[in-house]
Amino acid sequence: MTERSGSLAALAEVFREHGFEGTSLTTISKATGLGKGSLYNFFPGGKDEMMAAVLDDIDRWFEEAVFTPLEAADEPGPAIMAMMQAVTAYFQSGGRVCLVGWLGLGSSREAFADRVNGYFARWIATLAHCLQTGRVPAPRARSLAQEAVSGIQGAIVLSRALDDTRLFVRIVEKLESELLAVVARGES
Amino acid sequence: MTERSGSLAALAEVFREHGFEGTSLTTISKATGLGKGSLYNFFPGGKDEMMAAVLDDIDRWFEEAVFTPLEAADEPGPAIMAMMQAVTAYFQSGGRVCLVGWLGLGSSREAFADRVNGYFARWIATLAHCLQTGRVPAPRARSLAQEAVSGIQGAIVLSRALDDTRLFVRIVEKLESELLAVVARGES
DNA sequence: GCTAAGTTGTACCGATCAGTACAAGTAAGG
DNA sequence: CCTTACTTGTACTGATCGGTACAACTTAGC
Repeated sequence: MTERSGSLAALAEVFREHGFEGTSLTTISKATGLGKGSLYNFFPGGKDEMMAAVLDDIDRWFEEAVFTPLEAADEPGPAIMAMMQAVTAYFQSGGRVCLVGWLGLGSSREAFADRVNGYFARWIATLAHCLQTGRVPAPRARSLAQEAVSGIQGAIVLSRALDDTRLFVRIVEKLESELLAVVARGES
Repeated sequence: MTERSGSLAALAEVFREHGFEGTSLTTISKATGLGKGSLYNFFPGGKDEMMAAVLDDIDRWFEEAVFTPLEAADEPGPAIMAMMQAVTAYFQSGGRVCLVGWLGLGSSREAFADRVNGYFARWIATLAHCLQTGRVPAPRARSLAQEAVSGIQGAIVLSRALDDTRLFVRIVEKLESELLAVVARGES
């Protein structure tokens, strides 16, 4: 079980680099250092189960580092700043792809639709909740949260395409300052 | 030649659905109705050349429907509105993926890096140019253009993930109104 | 109607795909 | 030491991969 979870990081990285369809078992084997035997021993369900395990791991990380802090925060400003910092580090300033967002683009989407949907829905919900603690009305908070999450995804796509991590940082800072302005103003 | 260009639409659609790595010649053959013989007759370079032809087609469309109007506009407001309308129709309110943005995520990126980079660079440049005609200073125009293009890409990712085309429309409208507000204000 | 050029289907290539089978290896418990 | 359970590498399967070869076919010019 420890070997399985130990390989999750490498597994995630290789999926992020090649996508689901583009990742072969040979690639996975090389990346994790595990032979096919071990791979199918730990993940009897094959590639699908490997991706599912990776998604579990991602969920766990975001739950702990992003979602829970957003929900638990009693003041929105610092929580928003912490979220943006965590996200920037996680996505390596746009150098690292959002696997969940990517999955949503492809035809493998159907297989993981619930996971993909849940990830973004929870992100938006917790961020909106955080904004509401700053006296932002619920509908507005929800819209702002959607725009922020959408904006982060766009920053990943664009900064990857232009190979410019500074662009990611700048856009995310802009998104942050917009949110901070709203909560600082007390209400909208 | 007419058969080749006639198959480009189907080719583009199947690439959009499965990505580059996820699209097999069998899939392409079915989607276009052409056998392998015809496929390699029209595209001797194989899958790479097919994707290149699709990207050419996309470039052509955007050049005509988006970039040139942005550059030729003497008034930014209507040009921005026209761009957003064209883009919303093209991406089918987020139901359709941006193939170029997708390519930038994957490892097949390297093969098409210049195309991907050029596409977004030109989009940003023409939009920034358009904003400058509305007396927006060059650096600000560039930043706003980057944010708008990034925002559109994010809207595609998020609306696909949540399977909600209204979300795409709403976010794009928001982006539009922000740009319009800037140019209406005369200056920043 | 003959030729030449372009088009198409089909059979095939070696490589690689995801996945299976299983024997050999390892380690822990008693 | 022996068993039992887990782990691992290797060899293999049939299917499919991208790509090639080529013969059959259509079409157009003359």
